[in-house]
Amino acid sequence: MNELETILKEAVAQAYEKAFHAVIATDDIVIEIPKDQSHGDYACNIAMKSAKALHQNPRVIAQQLVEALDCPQIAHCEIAGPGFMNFTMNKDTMRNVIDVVLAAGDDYGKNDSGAHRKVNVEYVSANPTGDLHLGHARGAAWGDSVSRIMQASGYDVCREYYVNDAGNQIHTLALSLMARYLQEFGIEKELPEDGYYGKDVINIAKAIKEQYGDAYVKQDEMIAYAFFREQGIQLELDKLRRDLDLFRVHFDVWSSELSLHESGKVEAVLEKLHDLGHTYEQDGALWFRSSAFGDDKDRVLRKSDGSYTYLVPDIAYHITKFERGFDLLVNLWGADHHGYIPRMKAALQAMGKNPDQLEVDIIQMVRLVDNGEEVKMSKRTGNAVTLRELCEEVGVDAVRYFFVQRALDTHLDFDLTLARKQSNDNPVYYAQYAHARICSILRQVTDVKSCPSYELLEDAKEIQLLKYINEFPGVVQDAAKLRSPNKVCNYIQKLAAYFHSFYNACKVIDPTNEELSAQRLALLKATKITLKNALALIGVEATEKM
RNA sequence: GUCUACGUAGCUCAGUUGGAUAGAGCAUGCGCCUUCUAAGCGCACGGUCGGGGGUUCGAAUCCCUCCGUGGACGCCA
Repeated sequence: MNELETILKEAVAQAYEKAFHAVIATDDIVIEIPKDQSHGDYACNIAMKSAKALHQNPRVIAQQLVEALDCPQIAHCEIAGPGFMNFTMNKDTMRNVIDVVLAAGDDYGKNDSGAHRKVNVEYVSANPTGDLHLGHARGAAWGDSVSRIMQASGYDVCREYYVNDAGNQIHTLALSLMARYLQEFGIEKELPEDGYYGKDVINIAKAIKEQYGDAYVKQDEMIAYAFFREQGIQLELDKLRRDLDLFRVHFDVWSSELSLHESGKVEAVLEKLHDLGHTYEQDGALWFRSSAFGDDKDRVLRKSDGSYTYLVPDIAYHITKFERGFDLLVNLWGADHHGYIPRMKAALQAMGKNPDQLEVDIIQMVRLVDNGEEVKMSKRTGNAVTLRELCEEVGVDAVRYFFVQRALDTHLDFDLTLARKQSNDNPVYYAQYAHARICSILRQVTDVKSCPSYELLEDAKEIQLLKYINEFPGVVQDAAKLRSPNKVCNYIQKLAAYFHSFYNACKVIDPTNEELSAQRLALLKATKITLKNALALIGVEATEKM
């Protein structure tokens, strides 16, 4: 919501009270920009909404509201269609946005709708057993953008990565790494059946060979295993951090599963669930009565061989998040984990926490498409396309933009053929080009200042651009609330389109009209600031030259 | 089979507390550079919003049902 919409809402609310002697909440009043420009600058549908309650024809209600309306920013108001009120604003009011943007600069778009609520956003959290693939890339781009947007909206955001450094998969990693290491010395050694066949494990084996030579070829197997286990985690994590860094994704907290075991927090969960009477023994295993908390069946906590299922440390982990005092926990999970939500919430509730504080956003699958055909990725052959390769091939900006422009719940096809082209088919170039074009014009002048008046900005394209710049803070707020960075992408595309359209219609620097030039330059700078701030929210560079 | 998402133009997709004639990009066709970046702009073409029923002043949006697609249904993580 921007300033003008707030003003309009309040004006409508006052008119409503005056005309009908009834109070209406400003939150119930919807102000929107009509698709059709001939319907004015803003429209309100409150007359139709309240037709039932007031037992009157919507057009009659609208008429009474218009008569009661008292707002200096409104030039005039028309009643249209079934009962819409179409507002046309004073042009000077609309033009004010230029000075607002120039004064705010990098802060334009920021808002305090988050009210300093403490939010934990956990994303990626890929096991340190391989390279990041397309699904992780989508999660990384999305989670990072959501964090940026929420931060800009006044939330207190903590970005977190949960490292599964304790489960079976780490055992398998150690064995895989050991085998690759021995292979480096020409020793025939099979990887385990479900081993990790990726290039990354081979590279790590090489690095270990580089540093330690053949010291672990004839080493005692137990000692060697411990060594490869520890080194594997460390080197895999180092690589993950480097790749994410390249992708402009950074975390505030890296949580370790192993440390939860070592500190006794995992054990404590089991004890507490037992003490509360939410567990029972059956077939030699210990079960959690999760069906009592909305799950469709009960879950095993401790297997008959005495080891824990993944659920136990996961509960312990989420409890630590509660202990750290977050108001909201946001998790980004792959679609293959969506069935896991009810049992996690059940566990939190059983542990005495409010499960509604946990909100899980599901990332739909990404398919890799090349030459019109799906590329099947095989864990066995390790042929999956990695995040790093993707960034090197098409650039970080394009990859980030690609993953964030679509809603999270759509199945996404990543078209490699298209991405490889590195051409203007990619929407990110369209927005970056707009920014570069603006920079090119601004380079021709020494300084752009706020103007005493913007009355010469009268072209329809200028007004359209102005109006849309004015929308930005509302878009950011909306994107934060719905955790939908794609809304920002849509905004960027439209803002760029309005700019390009304006550019073609109006010559910015007009030597014959200094005053008009100054006003247009100010509009241009406001556009540049808005565009740059919007791109920053999704971690994309605002290019100065192309 | 059960659960859970999704289905909008030839293709990829916007469209959120239900609003006015359903929108972009790509592709196709036609225009626009002696003028600030043509990676651009303008115009045209393109639709049973998966099918059917319901709710109401009004439905792509909400409800039911059917069809199709993905995913999940483990003492794996």
